[in-house]
Amino acid sequence: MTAVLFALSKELKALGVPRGEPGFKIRHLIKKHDIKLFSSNYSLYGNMSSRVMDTLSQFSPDIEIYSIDEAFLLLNGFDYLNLTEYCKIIKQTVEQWTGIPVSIGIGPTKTLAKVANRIAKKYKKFNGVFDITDHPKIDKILEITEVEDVWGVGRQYGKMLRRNGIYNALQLSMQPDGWIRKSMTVVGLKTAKELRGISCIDLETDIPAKKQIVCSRSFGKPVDTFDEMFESVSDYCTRAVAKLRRQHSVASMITVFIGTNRFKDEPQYSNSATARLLSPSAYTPDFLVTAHRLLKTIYKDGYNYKRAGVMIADIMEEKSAPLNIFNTEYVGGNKKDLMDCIDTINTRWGRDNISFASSGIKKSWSMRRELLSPRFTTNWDELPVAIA
DNA sequence: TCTGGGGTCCTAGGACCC
DNA sequence: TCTGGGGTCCTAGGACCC
Repeated sequence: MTAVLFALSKELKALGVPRGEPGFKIRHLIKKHDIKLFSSNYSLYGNMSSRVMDTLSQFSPDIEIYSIDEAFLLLNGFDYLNLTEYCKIIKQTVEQWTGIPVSIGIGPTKTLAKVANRIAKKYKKFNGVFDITDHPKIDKILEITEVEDVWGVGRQYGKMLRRNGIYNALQLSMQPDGWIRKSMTVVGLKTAKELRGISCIDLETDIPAKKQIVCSRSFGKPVDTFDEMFESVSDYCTRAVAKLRRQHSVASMITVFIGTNRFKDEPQYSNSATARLLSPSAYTPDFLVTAHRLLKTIYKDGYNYKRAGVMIADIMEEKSAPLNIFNTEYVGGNKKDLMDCIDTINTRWGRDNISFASSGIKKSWSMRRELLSPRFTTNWDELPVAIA
């Protein structure tokens, strides 16, 4: 079992299991409490997520889909309603239409809404909805919110703040601006102001194009041959460029990185190399050729590699890509037509229906997903069956 | 002995998020 | 045996320009 736990049920959290814990470390708990582990199932989660988000969109014209399981809704102009009651209807509707339970926090800023959401989730008596706006006990609520539970305060800042005697959200909100700015940059200052009820982090309603695209994986088994490494890097590169095309962008920088298993007591090596393309492109072979060249410069024999990845950067919109004198343009030629054709086929008939030979066929190095749950909503063969 | 000032761009590193 | 993957933003410092 190679699993790392990164989504935990509240029962598992109650047992004190931290996020990011490797599965093998809690083997005793798994046995004792009959815990079920599942490999990540992106097609199921992605599909259920968009069902939830579609439902939420019915309740406000302004919605920011923040992550696969979180969204911000702007309720300005809804003041004539009792917001708590309104959000109870939202919660109920999501549950009824998708089967997914949600909790909702209401606040004058995103950061306070996140605080409110923690309260909604934590205390049963609120039935999953809590409004912190103009709450008479707002100071008390901030006081019982540990400082590292504030959105924007992670482990490092958490440690630093505690060293300085700041243990909770209330204390953080009361620090002088100058000090916060100096020790946590303007990002931290925004967080503190948001805790005071001053909105500094805007709602982002349209999905911004990615500025960098990474595709990297840990191998299912150690890789110690150039050929296998070559295949895996080709595979990640192909996926990254496909993502690039999906957002109608082109890019001109590529980085390849490889590394050994840092947890193992054996010779360690990691390295990366970056190159620039002649002109911005989204043509997979342009990137593959460069990736192969880069890999040759960093690959060293004699190591057990655990990880490899490809990063694409210097991304711009396809339509604003400049022309150049080498006549290597992606847009307006056969290159784009060919890619469009491949993408269409792979969308229609499944990923990797057409792939590049350099990615290999067997993919012996790829990650195993032994505990995969069925793709209930996205695959005909795995639909749930009702038995009468 | 004296050695400008202001601006931009790029990169690496460090923080954060889920 | 076994330790994830994919993003963002900010800052400091160096290179370079006039």
